[in-house]
Amino acid sequence: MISQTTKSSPGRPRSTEVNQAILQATLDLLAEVGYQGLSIEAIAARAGVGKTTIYRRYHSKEELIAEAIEHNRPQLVIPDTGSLWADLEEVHKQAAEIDLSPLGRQTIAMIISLASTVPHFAEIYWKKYVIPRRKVASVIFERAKARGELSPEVDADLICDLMTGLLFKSILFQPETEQIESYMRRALDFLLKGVTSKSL
Amino acid sequence: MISQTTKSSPGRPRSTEVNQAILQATLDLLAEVGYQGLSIEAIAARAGVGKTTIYRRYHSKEELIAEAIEHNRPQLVIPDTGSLWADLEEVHKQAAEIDLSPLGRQTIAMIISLASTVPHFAEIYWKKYVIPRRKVASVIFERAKARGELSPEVDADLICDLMTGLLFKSILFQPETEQIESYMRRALDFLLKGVTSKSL
DNA sequence: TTATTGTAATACGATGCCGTATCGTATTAT
DNA sequence: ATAATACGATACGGCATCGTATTACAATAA
Repeated sequence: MISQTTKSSPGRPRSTEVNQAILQATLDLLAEVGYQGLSIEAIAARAGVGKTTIYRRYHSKEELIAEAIEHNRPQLVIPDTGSLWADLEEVHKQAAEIDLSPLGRQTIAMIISLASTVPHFAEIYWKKYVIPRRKVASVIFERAKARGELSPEVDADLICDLMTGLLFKSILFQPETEQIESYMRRALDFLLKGVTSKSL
Repeated sequence: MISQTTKSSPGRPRSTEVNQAILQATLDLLAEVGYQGLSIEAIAARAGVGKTTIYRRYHSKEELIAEAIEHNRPQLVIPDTGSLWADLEEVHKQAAEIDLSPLGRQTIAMIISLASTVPHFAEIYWKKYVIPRRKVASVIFERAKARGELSPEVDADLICDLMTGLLFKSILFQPETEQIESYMRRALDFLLKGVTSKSL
């Protein structure tokens, strides 16, 4: 077994493989059965690990889940196509893929459901999802402003939130005929009509 | 006991009070413990009713919850203040109250969590929440257009969706209600800046 | 080597919920 | 009155999970 301990400590060090297996199993099961349906036993079975091994590392289900989410990093790649619209389209696609995946859905549902009772989850999600996302939007908008595509006083966060919110709502609840893609484009067109220097 | 049966049927008719109690208890508990944590026993206890009475009416938890949500009607009162801005502020306040309440949050979380496996819930939510909301927005915007406050080609559904989408996203990512309120206000201000004939 | 800790496997009692059945009572139509 | 149905209460066996404890073996640091 390949295990490393950077610093000394008496007995046998904890296995990195087991750590990974536990966290991965937690995420997998979270995606499948949701927060409430998550059981330590199932995680242990999925990870090929004894329950004891989990209980030794984490003192509560919340602690374990928090660590698993913290450990899982859905990276957003900042696009740089040279066009505001293309950049936004690309980043929205990425964000949608993350949020609408089984894991993304369950995570989000968990956050909403527990945010009032376990605020720590909301903090984690804020740190792991929202901040990077806004950062990306900010970069994209700054570039567009530098290119003169966008008025300098545009609130990037606001527009970003409006668009992602619409995207979210559309994909989740849209029983309508109009294609989401064109709807999004129409929305963005409307949003930027007053603040872009030239038509899209 | 006061119970009424409009038409004949041999034995003792089902109690309307019991119906109400069951559905109300279901909604209350849904708000408190969420979908997964919901147990028939707890509902029965809360409603002051035997488990059998519930099993006699509903064959599954899903059926019961669907009925409870269907039965619960968060009514939006269409304001008519004579001012577009005041109307929107009022209706936004109502919508936020519904969505940000414990029941609203749990309902939304439930929808997200189950949308892929129990799409019926998404339909109910669409019918009970989204459609009426769009209707209200439509009426308000039509009035504003008639008053000349608003450009006639403004898409009421789009703005409504943008706002509800933002509200939705805010609930997801930002659990503090107060910040959501003011943020929503700012968004509304931005959205209407370009399309209103006079400053707000 | 030797002591220490980690691990997997298993067992345990406790708890909570499930869905069903039964019972005695209450309510209604005929 | 009688039949039919609803009601609350209670009990049941079954199941899943909890969190802990015990065991026997593996890995590792001193």
